[in-house]
Amino acid sequence: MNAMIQPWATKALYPGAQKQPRPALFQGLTRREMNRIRHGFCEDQYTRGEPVLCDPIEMPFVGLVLCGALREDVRDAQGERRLFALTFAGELLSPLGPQRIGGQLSALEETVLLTCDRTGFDALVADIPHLRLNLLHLLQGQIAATHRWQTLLGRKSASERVASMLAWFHARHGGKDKLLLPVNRAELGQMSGLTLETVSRQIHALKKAGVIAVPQPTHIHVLDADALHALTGDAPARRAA
Amino acid sequence: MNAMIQPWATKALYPGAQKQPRPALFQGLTRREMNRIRHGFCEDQYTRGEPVLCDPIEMPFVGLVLCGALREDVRDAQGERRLFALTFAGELLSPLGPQRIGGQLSALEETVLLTCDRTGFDALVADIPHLRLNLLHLLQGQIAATHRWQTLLGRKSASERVASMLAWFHARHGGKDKLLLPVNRAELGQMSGLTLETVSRQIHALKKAGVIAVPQPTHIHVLDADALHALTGDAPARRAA
DNA sequence: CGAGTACTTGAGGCTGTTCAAGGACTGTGG
DNA sequence: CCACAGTCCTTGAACAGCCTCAAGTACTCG
Repeated sequence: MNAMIQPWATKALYPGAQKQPRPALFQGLTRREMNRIRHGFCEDQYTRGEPVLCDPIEMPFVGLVLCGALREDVRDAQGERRLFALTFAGELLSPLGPQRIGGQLSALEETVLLTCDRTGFDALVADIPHLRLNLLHLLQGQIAATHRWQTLLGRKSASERVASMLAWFHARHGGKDKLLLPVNRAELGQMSGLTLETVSRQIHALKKAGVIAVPQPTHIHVLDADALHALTGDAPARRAA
Repeated sequence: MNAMIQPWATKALYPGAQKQPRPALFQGLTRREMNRIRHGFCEDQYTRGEPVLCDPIEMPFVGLVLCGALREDVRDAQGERRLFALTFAGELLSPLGPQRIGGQLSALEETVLLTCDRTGFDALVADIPHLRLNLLHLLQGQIAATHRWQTLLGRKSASERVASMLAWFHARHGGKDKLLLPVNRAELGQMSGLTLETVSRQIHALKKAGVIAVPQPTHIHVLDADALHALTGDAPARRAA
């Protein structure tokens, strides 16, 4: 990994990384505060497949994927490595992270990671109280995401699982119609608790239903986002009485 | 809920609550520090079935079950409430908690809950640095537990799920042979993604295998903890090469 | 004793897995 | 350019595991 001190200079280095909106962690901050942050965070660049080394002792307190994507593998009871989760641009690494449970982070593509240890973050928060609020909101989102996965694994059918995964990827990529799956069928199955054959069959079913188009196995076009969401098995967020 | 200022006075009030070891959150603290903590935390008592009210705005930053047990229910896509998790004595409430995702905490029995908001906890940590370390360790344990549930729901068979739940309850109760299930078969099924019939059949299978005895449906005697653990499908924690 | 709740047990069917074969795409070397 | 190997994906058939539905049992409470 290449530690790069020149802050945010990477934008120029990654023509593929189109202008991203400011990460949610930094929403609502003044230009002056952003400048303060540039010096408090550490920006690292990873190439495709490169592992993200995390010192388990001084794990980054907050890690933010600026662009690219990370995969998180865990080792199961048989000692096999399997895909556990994905982290896309703009998203936070799980704080206290997966490392402790035998997890392993690696880059799926050219990826820029912004990290900050706890003491550094504490110092920043002292100057920029809003930062803590942003972090709390993101942590809530992570907990909600964990809960969604738990529901998926515990109670959803195969078709709902595959529809959910695609819908989530779709939403996390800003709702763009064209979706490039960063993992193969076997890994989709590992995340969703299905076999690769079942994943394949369910994707085929979605294609036949006209909800998606699949020009190439890893290229998904979402043709009907509403229908896709309807097939996830998640009710349209109802207000409790 | 009855806010009680008199610190730790509850011990006398709950003859049933046999002398608990000091909670992990307070491990290694001096008597003086414990005294400091008594004034920083708020101790509340709940009766069986009583909901734990959490102001979503100022949610307790850390909540610790001193004695008793809590259940956490969530509302699924169909709007049905179902049991999601249990919190036993000595354990932490999930920080940032379940409230945000429509969860609802309530007491399973006579329960004493120790809470502290973020600002109060920050103040305590300033005096007692060790407290933060303890909290971090507990949070790690929570993340590990989440991962175990995810593995259970995603990849385990019915028999492994039931064995795992019993083994976890057993371990969380200090390995005592006699285990009193605080929930019925249907709720065990809700947690593990099984039907109540399947839970019943698997418990029966464990009984017939001589691993447990079931004098009453909610009374489980663990006769062979090693065999029970072997049936969870979790490998005997191997050291990675 | 009757009602209610929780648990058990059985039969049958559906869903997803397993196993096996074949197809599509990519890169390599002649 | 083609042949070839390798990887990933698709598709089919048979099976197994868990669910659904339906009785029937055990315990508690009035």
